[in-house]
Amino acid sequence: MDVASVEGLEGLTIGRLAADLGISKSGLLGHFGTKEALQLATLERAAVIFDREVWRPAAAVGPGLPRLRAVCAAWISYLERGVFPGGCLFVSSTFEYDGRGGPVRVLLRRQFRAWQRRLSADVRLAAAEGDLPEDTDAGQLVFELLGVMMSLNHTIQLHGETAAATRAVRAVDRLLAGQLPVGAVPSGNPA
Amino acid sequence: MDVASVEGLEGLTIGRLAADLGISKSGLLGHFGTKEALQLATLERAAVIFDREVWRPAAAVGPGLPRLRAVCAAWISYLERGVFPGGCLFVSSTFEYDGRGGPVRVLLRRQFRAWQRRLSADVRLAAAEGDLPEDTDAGQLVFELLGVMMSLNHTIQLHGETAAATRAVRAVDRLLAGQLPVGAVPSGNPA
DNA sequence: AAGAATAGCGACCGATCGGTCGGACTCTAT
DNA sequence: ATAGAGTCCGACCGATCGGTCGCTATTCTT
Repeated sequence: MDVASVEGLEGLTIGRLAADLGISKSGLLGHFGTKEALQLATLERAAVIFDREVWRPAAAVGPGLPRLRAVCAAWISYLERGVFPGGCLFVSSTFEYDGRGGPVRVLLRRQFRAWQRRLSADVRLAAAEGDLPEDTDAGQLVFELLGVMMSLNHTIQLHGETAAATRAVRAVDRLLAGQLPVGAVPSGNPA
Repeated sequence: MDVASVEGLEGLTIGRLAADLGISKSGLLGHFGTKEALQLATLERAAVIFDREVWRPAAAVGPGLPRLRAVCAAWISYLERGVFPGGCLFVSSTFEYDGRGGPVRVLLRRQFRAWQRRLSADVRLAAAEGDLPEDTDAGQLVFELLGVMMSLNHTIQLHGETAAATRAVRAVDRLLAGQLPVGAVPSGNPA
């Protein structure tokens, strides 16, 4: 996962990975069979890490807006801390494979969809509870949240500006609170 | 550029490109010298295309907020029309090379910086003219605009949802108008 | 203790990678 | 007429790619 996040899923070559692990190529291939299977396994495992780093810290918080805030905070922290040295593996991978076919792209689609569904559910719940305007477009909000995280990932990885995390925090705060009726005070940390 | 936008700057192999062009490998390398020079030339040329597609259509509009709106509209259209078949070449390339060193990454950084400066200048102008709140953080706004475009690029390329362009339009409208004093009516197309 | 998986090895495969080299051809400036 | 620059070619280079094969050593099961 570390190699793939830096060099890309395609740059994760069998020979190099085997050398890094101190085993032979055939010894490595014996476990996965093909490179494609290795790539899929890498993504599956990365999903577990992502879940542990982003979802689980927020799972304890009550569903709806509070959990949404917690998830976004954990998400930003996950990017800020550089859990994967080359940035979020899913972000890297989606831009690497979005133009190709095959099982890797299919898996990426499923994973992104699942994540978006999770977020959408909390958005809808927050709207139903009155923490967000009741006409909130969940898809729209998730679309914009994802954009904030991609921009943050880009800023950290290309420009090395870890401090941009505060930008992401501000953007999230506005997205999750700015649609409240005017005069309402966001419950999160005000910018 | 077309090949690189789909396969990545690294997947733009000399042999394949030569075959696509109907010339020999050495004939192609005679023009560029090395693969890295070919990659740099690809990015330089893509910047010309991007400028033509996104900046020039808006250049005629007066500077400040109007031009900002025009640029964003052209930007969204550029992604929606699929000027590069694999999505924005700069978005693909930045996530491919952000974790590596070398001249390609350096060039990408320069190009992104230049683009952000251009946008920031219009944001500051808009703020000075009162079209945006005078305490507008230009860097913050550009950060969020970039995120919207990345999310749009992702949605179109991975999920094939060209209709997500309306999401981007809504997000941009809110970013460029939502910070106005309450009650003010955005001058753009209201959602 | 016998047998079956499992894990790992080194050697090897054809293909492709980026890149070099010497030569042939064309065009232009002198 | 000729020299030089530019363009392109086919042949070739070592390295690396993903992957296969036959073999051995270990471990687990019965």
